[in-house]
Amino acid sequence: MSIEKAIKATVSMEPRNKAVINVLYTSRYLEGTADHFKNHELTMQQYNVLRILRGQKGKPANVMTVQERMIDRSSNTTRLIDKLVKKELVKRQVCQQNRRKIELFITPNGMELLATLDPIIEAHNKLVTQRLSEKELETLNSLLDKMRNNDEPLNN
Amino acid sequence: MSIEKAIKATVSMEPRNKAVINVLYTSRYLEGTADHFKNHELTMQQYNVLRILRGQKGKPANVMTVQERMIDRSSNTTRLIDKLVKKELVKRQVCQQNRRKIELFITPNGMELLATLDPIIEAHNKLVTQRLSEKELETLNSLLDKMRNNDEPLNN
DNA sequence: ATACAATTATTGTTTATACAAGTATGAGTA
DNA sequence: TACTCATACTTGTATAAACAATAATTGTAT
Repeated sequence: MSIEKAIKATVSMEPRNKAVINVLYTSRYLEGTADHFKNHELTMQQYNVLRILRGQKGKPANVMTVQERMIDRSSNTTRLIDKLVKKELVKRQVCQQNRRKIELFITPNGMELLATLDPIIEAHNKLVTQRLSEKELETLNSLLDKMRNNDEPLNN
Repeated sequence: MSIEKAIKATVSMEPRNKAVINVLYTSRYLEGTADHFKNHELTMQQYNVLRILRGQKGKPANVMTVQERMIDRSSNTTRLIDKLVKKELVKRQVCQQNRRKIELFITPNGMELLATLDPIIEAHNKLVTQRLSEKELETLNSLLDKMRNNDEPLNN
């Protein structure tokens, strides 16, 4: 369904306005379909943090590092991590080299949970992208990447 | 910047997983750049509701109608509208034909605010899409539309 | 060494969101 | 009529997010 139909727009929209709304709307759509996290008592962000920590391959990550790599940069990473620590999915310890920093590790429990979730997420991503060919997916990626490339204006 | 660099991914990702994350990430990016709402004491959702009501061209909209047309379908449209009513941007009255329904109208105040915001939003949309040609914007729109078209599986 | 600024993380507070439960009205039917 | 079910919206409650303020530590300059 076109974005105009989806939001039942009463007037036809310019492609550039449509594109902005389309990204926002599709994102919400994707979030809405990702209900598998709920079944495992995790939020999408918490899952994201676990993935980041696993990606460290044993190397500790501090709070800032995690924040930088998050898809949805929460202003409140501390409390997000609190919850993961409470569930014993993440371990937290003060960095001895620089005691302002906190070293974060994924626990065996956390690794196990990710191992359970991975195939589910993979299958879900496959489902929500099933209509798009490999080539289309690459085009979509490059267009989105290009869209975000707005640090300075074009005409200079 | 590619999505992999943006989130500093440690392993290279398949296009389909990348695409899902890219949509989510770009959406957050766009929301993050839209700081003009704050200057006018509005949230993006509130703005969206005002636009919907203006689109009605005098015809009242009830809560359900608004909800269906929202980009970000809030589970809590009532309280969102509460705030707009309090700011006198929206008028609310019980529908006399069916008193379960509420008729919502944008007020002159609301129209005025939209008239102020419109060019700002327009300029912002132009800015965030400046790197994409008309053709690319259309491609992006059609790919996102296609992506969401997942009500039933492909192979049946 | 001391003062001052910068970095890193946490906390307080306000506001928003999700989801279930509740209330009021209307529609259908015996 | 009275009963039940559906519709349309609102409210309660628990959780999460935004944003500023605070605390602890470190870096730097005098």
